[in-house]
Amino acid sequence: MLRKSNTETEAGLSYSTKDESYLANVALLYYQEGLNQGQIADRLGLSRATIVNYLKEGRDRGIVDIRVNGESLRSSSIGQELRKMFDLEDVYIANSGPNSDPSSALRQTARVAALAFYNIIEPGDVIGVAWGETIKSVGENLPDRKIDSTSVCQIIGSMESDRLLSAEDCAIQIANRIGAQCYTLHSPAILSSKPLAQDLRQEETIKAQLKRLKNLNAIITSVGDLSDSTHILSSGIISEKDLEKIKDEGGAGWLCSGFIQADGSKLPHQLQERMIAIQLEDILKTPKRILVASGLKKDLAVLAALKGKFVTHAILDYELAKAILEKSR
Amino acid sequence: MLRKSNTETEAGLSYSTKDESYLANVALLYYQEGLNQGQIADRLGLSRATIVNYLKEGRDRGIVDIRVNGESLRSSSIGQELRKMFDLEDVYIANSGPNSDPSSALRQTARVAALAFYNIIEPGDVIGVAWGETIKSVGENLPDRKIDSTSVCQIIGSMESDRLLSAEDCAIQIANRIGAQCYTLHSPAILSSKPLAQDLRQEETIKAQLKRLKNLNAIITSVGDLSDSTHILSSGIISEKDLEKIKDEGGAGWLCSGFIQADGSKLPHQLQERMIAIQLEDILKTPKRILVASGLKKDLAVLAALKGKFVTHAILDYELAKAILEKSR
DNA sequence: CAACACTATTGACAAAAGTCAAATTATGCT
DNA sequence: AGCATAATTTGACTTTTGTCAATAGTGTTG
Repeated sequence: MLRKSNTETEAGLSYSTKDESYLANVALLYYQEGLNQGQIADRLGLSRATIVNYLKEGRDRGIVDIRVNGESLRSSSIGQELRKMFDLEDVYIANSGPNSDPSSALRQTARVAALAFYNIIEPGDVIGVAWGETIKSVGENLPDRKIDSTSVCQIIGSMESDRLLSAEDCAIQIANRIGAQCYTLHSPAILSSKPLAQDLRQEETIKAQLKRLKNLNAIITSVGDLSDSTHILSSGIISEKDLEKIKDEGGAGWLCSGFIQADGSKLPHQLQERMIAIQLEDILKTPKRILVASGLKKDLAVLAALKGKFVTHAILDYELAKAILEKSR
Repeated sequence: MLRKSNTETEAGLSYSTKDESYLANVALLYYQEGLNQGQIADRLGLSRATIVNYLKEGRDRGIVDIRVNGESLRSSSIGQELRKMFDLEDVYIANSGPNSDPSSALRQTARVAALAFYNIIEPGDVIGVAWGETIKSVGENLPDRKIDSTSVCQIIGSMESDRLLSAEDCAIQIANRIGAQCYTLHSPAILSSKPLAQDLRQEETIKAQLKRLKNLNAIITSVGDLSDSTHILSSGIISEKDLEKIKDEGGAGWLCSGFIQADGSKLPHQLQERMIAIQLEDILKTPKRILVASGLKKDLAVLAALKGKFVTHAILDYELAKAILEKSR
């Protein structure tokens, strides 16, 4: 129909692809006027199947944008309880249902976190970004929406990991999505010896970055549990033997660059001196501290992080949130 | 009601209630994760019908927001042609199909205009708003999205009309939707005598408003045709006899407060001196001049307005745009 | 101008979504 | 507690939407 009239007008004017405007009009009739595909097909003199295709193309090309309001994710009753209990600014609960597998629960949590992120981060923020499966997934689920004059800093050195393409990737992707300046840490997370770590910290690029980490506005991180499938083990930050020892000493979780005990206090460990990462103390100095976690295994670790005041904004999955609430009563 | 969640902050909280967060999570699973209703129902242990209800409630309560990108409405080939031909900034083409009745074509045009409006208007703009069926419909289709520190001025005095609740309503509604300060014109559009009109123009409130109309940033208006169903006739601005005379004298259309000829030049008329409205000259001084029109009957009137440079941004329906394009070759 | 490589469109069928009255469950009131 | 009332959920059914292989249209090339 439209196609025909284009050739009718014969004024050279080639179709600039399938007229976006036409797709948008079909989308309006469908999504706003509330006509069904059959009615639209009749009006435009096309088959219904064509309308299906147009609508799909409209969605694919971003002409139609379906978004879920992040604000509404805050008002969960269980979240409110946690918020009061730990004096948090906000808690967002992701709910993918009890019958969903862990990986899709993680994805749902990341999606919720992505929306929450836009509520929490403001123009001008300097955002510290950790790495791990969870944070990676948050990055993947961030919409492409710019936030003015933000920057993103990688807060832990990189490590190879079987679950992650590359550690820097987390920071880079988040920066790309929100249009932020991106500062990565050009160093392994952990070095083989203390002197080497000390030398490296004096390197100009590293030094500058570590300095930046003392003045962040926001941090987004997950938390590591101490099970044998934890990523600090698989990425080689720590050995199995060390992990056992940490557990014996009362370790409850791993947060960015250090172990914490069940009450939230720092568990000193000599690993510290070989690491290139933000200090736990500096996390506490950062005003907005976003924790994203999914999966029941992380209950103790998250609880420890909450008790230690390492968190101001939490994004948790429903099962995890419920478990934490029960444990802390 | 679902406000139940507030009351039970202490109980065992066996399952999450139907709070906003829950609805949002279901919406995420559906619209972003791409699960179908059955899959979501299985996961959550509910019936599919319940998921249908949740999704509907999510949409109704604005947790899910489906919007069509206004930008894409510009790229219509026929619109591009018009744009070049009349040296316009932008042309948006509404397309409700050749088989749709005039009133739904008007609605579709208004919807497109509403989206275009948000592309055109910027924070701080002072917007002149005419009145009529078309503009009324634009107002109704504007989403509730604020534009900072804008104001809206009614540019033609009010008249009773069978098709319109009230003339001021156009300006008021648009102002409400975009959160603008609203200045209405407390006067009839046309008075019975010249001296009365002159006196009224000296009234403080009227005078102030007329002065404002000399420094608008934008105007949104439609254009009146000279058929016997034209609104200037039905609202009593002009008599049938006068209309005949205007047509004999070469009138092609009615624009806000004056008649224009087919070549776009002003057609002087003694009506002018009895009217309380913006001057045609002041329209030309306004940088953004948005014209919205739908229906083949308006072809000559719109063409005249285009030729007279009364328009920088046009929103037209497809049939009308095509007719104009053909007439002007 | 026939053969080719496209893309756009369609009809027929399968899958998913919407509806609604009935059943279930919570809530309010004496 | 016991009953009335209102809200929520559901099963069975209808309508709408999605899919996909077949077809029609368009432009290009030897």
